[in-house]
Amino acid sequence: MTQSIRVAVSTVILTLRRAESGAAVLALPLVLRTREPFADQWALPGGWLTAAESPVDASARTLAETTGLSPSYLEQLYAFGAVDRSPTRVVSLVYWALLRQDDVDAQIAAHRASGLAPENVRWFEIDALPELAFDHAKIIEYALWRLRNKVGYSRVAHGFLPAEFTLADLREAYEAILGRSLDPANFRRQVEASGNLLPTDRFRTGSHRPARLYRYNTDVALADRGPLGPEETSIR
Amino acid sequence: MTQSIRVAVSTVILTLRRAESGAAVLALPLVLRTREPFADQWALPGGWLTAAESPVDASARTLAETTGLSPSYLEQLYAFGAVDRSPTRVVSLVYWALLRQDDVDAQIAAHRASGLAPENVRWFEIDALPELAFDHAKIIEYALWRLRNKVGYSRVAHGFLPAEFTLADLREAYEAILGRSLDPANFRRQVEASGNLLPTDRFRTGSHRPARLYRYNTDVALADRGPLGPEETSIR
DNA sequence: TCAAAAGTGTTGCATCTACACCCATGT
DNA sequence: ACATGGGTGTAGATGCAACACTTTTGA
Repeated sequence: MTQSIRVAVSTVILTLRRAESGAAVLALPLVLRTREPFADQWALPGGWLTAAESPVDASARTLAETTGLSPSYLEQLYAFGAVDRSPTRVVSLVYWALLRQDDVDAQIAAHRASGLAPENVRWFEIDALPELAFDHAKIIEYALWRLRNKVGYSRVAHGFLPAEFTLADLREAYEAILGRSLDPANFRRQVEASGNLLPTDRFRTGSHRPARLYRYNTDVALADRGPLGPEETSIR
Repeated sequence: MTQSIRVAVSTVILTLRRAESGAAVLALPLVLRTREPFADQWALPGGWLTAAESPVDASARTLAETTGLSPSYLEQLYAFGAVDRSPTRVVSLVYWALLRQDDVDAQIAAHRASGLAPENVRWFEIDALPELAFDHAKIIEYALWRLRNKVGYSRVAHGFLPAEFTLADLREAYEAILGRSLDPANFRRQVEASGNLLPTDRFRTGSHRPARLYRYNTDVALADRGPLGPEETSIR
């Protein structure tokens, strides 16, 4: 039996980047389509689901192909299957992923140095997205909504940061996600009380008073996924 | 291009029923499989996604075929696509739905009177589920987790109740979902402060002091779905 | 010594929780 | 009248937001 329905996997890949203003902003990579439909428009990275591959693996694979990186967080966003969302009938399983700021910076620098940057991949800041193919604009909007929700009750923001970071780094990530500033004093108490962080005995120096570096408490889950096992999620 | 991946839609259909003990318990309908794989085992209602139908419509349709009813709440749960979850490669788009207690009671009574109840459909209480086909036990567990989470920050519990209800009715629904008893006084204040309820000038009489009947405030969304439009959800 | 970020203390307000208490009705 | 659930009041605990304040460094 053939249904003439094809299954695609796409991924909203998010990271933090330092904007020219100096503030941290959310950014994501898009791929320039070379074929119809929507040729020459930007779209989410993705591809067809193959028979031998699970959706979450397919998402991680296209993420690696697009960015050369592996995600620090990867979770299913939604399955989009409206009849009219594509000229042919396509069900898209969409995932969202977080990448560490320093990983992305290193990878982009390596690409620049080698001149081997993928030709049709470009990073866009979240406030300056181009016109998007299919319903991808709506999908990104939904991914941001989920991220902003989830940051309130889980540790997802840590997915943007390197292994060791200051409380100011973490607060900056929260502020970029939520789009508003947070009280440093209250932020410190909340995050310390959560038990998610382990203080190290190292400090970041360089400007003014040194700030203590923290690392994740790996005993605490990055995000509560409920009864869904780790095979449905990827956390590094 | 044929992927040899088929797309199915299944639905976790939940309602409240009065158990023999008199307490309200969650219950759901299951379908006895007649074909391999998993012949003679119970499974979630569902079927193949057809080319002309959106997933949410397919879910509502199989729900109607199984129960003769339309849901008061219907939302996507998750897309399951692990390679080994079925002998052939199947991606299942799973939805979860809420039915009104009184609708279900009426429909079951009608079936009993006419003798036309669907032969291979049976309702099970959540604490007494049979062995289930595929990964459906895990799916139901996840649906219950979502329901219990969502009841904390949205009005979904109202999906179980008729148009007019007492605060004790609503509290009983919450207690059945959460599996613990709630303080009537504090429950009243919380739900009144939420602005979700409109008091009517009618009362339910019959035992002791009459209780005021309330109705939903339809200006308030049943559950915050974020940027996903109503075409991805069905609310009655 | 001064600016600026790190980090601590304190106060007030809103919310939750437990439980005492009053109210209205059928039996 | 009384048992029972409907409905109100209130004191203590907890959590959060605002902001004053101290500490530590680089310049």
